[in-house]
Amino acid sequence: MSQQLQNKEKCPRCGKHNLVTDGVSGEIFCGKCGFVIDEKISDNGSERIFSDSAVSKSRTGDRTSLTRHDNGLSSIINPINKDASGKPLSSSMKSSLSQLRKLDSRSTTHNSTDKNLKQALGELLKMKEKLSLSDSVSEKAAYIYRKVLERKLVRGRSITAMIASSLYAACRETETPRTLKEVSSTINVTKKELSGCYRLIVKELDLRMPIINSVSCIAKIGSTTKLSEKTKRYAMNILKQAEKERILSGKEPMGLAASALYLASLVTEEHITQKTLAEASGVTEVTIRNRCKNLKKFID
DNA sequence: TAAGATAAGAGGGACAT
DNA sequence: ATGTCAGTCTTATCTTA
Repeated sequence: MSQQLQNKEKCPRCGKHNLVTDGVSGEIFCGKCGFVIDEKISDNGSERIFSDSAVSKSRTGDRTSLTRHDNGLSSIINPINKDASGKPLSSSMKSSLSQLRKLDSRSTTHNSTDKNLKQALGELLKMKEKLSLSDSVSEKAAYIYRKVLERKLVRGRSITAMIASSLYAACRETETPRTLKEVSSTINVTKKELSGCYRLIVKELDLRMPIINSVSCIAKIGSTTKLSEKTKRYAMNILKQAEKERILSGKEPMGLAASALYLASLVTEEHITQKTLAEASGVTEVTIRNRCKNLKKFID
């Protein structure tokens, strides 16, 4: 894996045509004097930002990401015992290099916090896929989890539950409609554990969560049940009116949205059962009925 | 068969002790 | 820290149209 690619350009320090790219770390350096020209080349093409400036070429590495345990910025000490020109190292050099590697790995991945982070972020990516969430949500989740680690809140709790709660918190913060139930069942963490950790995170990090918008819930349920635009719009009107009367607080947004859709479907004569809506929204039929009682007076 | 009613039980927030 | 209380939601079962 450590093949070293010849590079045609000149070294800016010694002027020799001896530049090499390290296959492992991606660094470009001079094979004669060891001067490092550029680090972390992701591809050799130029990254054109302005269409009219053909002259300016920029080379960048991967963008940094909070979902990488080292933010994607670590450097690697090449594990192959060859020098820059490909010759084997002397034995004294070999032993001091191996000491350096040991120190390096201790300082980077082997302390417990970092190990924890690495594992958690691995799980985060899997969860993100399962719940089909966007990058921005998982970035936010990673940010929250780093804070959680800083505050040492994971002590005595499962990493999976904590990272799942961070993800749920990120959903709430970005107003991405995912219920506690959905998250807990797809990830195999009990609802109790998940909500406990979630509350802890919100409290300790002093997060201000936006009240989850029942209108976005309407959009979600409406699309899974394939209801007409007309019905959805009607349901939104019902909720808007109910909001003015302040009877919405403390009620589950999903339940409210489902009930509003049910009432709206009665008006538009688009027949949908409570059962279907209950399944799509993740609340029970009984809850829908109870919410209906409150919302009924808002049908004109 | 869908919808409504009722009861028992769980879990969490507010508040007092 | 622990207990109580009102309010919410769920599950289960029965009735009604």
